[in-house]
Amino acid sequence: MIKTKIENYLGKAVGNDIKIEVFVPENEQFGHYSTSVALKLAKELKKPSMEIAEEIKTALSYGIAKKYFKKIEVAAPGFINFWISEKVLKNEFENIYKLNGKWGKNKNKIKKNVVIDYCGVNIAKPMSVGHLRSTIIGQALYNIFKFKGYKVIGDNHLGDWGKQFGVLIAAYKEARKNKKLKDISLDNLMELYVNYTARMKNNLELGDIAKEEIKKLQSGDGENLRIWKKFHNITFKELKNIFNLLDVEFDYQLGESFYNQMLKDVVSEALRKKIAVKSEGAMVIFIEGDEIPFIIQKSDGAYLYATTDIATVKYRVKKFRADSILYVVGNEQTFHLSQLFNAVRKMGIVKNQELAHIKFGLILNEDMKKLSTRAGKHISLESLLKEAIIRAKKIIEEKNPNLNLKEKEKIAKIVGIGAVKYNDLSQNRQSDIAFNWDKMLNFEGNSGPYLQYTYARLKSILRKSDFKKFDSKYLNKKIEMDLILKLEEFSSVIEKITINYFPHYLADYLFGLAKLTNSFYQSSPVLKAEKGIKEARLALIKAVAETLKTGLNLLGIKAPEKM
RNA sequence: GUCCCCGUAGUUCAAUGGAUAGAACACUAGCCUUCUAAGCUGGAUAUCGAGGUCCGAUUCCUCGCGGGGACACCA
Repeated sequence: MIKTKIENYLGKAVGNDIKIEVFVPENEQFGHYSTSVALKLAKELKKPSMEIAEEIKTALSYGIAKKYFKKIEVAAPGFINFWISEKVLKNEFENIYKLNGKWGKNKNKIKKNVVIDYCGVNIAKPMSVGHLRSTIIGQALYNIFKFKGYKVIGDNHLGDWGKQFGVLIAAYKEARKNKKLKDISLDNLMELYVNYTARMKNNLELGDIAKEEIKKLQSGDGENLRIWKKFHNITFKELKNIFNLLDVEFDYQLGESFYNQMLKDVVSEALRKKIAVKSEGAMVIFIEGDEIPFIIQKSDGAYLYATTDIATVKYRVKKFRADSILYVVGNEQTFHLSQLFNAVRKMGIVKNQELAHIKFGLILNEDMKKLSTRAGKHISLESLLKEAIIRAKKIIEEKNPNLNLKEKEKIAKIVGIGAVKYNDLSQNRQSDIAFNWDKMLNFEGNSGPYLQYTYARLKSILRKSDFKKFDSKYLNKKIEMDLILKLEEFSSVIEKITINYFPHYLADYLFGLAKLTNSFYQSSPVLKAEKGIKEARLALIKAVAETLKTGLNLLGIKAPEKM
């Protein structure tokens, strides 16, 4: 990596243990790479930053470093700007080319177990667009960590044991009594749920029935358990389709019910360690600085999701030997998770392990109000994905009618889903997203299909010519050097994401790469270039194509050969 | 009321404390008998307000305004 190489050179030249950071400036008049290390040293050394910068520049103008750079400039108020020599760039390109899309991937395993908690759908409720974010952000992080050589465990923490099952079972039994049930689907269940909840407001008796049903379920009542399993099956049947469409996979799908047996011990452990106390009849853990305690057992003896969450952490640390647990969960759970993290540390369940809340914004209505599943106003994820595929198909029909039907369908799926995923992954996960069909299904400009289209066109060129060897000495245009520099960035972008957990850096990078590439082959013919140049350009295009494909796949997006 | 997050172009989004704040959409002027026009090349427009720290602030701190979220037995 050029960046680390410069950092090493600088480290030697500076001879100080200050953290050296090299970045790619936005404007190339400031070099291929740049550093502000002299500015940072100025205060410590009590010397003008320009003077320090000049000294560093001089130190780098001897020996091997001299050959590495084409030019080094010092710019006010103390930046040092680097231009890499073309020979180095060409060498670098040949290395990238040889790795054939695997570049940026760590060959060595990193001995760190990363557990990623994502998706977290609820049983007996249709998956909504809100779950989309967790699922695709989580999957992208999963892919990226794996690519970097970490041991990754993906766990879909299903919501399958909550209070809502009391309502669901009550509503189900009621409907069954009225013989309104035939083939029950997830939508039917949702209807029953919404209907029952609405009536509960004016009819307290219904609420009591629901409470009774949940108590029965949790104490192992046979019939309620059977009904609960039925809900499970109905949900999974539909989830399977969505997971297929989204191309997500989990190593584990341990729901809340899985931890049910452990809850009692969690509470007694907390009490034994004198972390939990009784307050207002409930068992709670007080967290310094929080007005409201973390409740782990209700006054009626029932456990809560807080209890389950503690059990889950414990399980992950013990069984998965987690060094790091990443919770890909919405912003609205910030308070709960910070309490959880504090609680498990207090209890000694977690010591040096990392617990991180990979938070993301809500998907809001156009009027910036929360999309609520409870109010029944949900937008089902499946309908969104299907709509995306339909729109993609229409465009394919228009743009590329010669493809056969099977191909069209396959591509429509790849492109439609890609558009939806990219739309999400290209944004900073922390901000709220205004739900907007046209934007989410955008097929132009900074979009998934734009990247896929670029890839397909590159592949189309590559299909038309085969080449065995190339010589990078034929790459001399400025845009070719720019492309090599851009390719070079890939691996540091991936690296960055394993530190800050922001997949949109990758999306942003890929868009930049695709844009530059489109611009390149618009102005520089590949197949019609003269011998020598042609092969070198084909190699360049191939490296870009492989990088695009790898990058898209890391985001969970497929790259079609044709579109 | 307390706490957390957010406020960037008409719209939707970028910007590890860095240099002239980037894109995309929309609008607009061009480019298909050269590799797929889902493309390429141009054009106009923005940091909520007031202070502060810093060589340098969209970013950090304080206050105000506006939006969202969470806040004892829901998940």
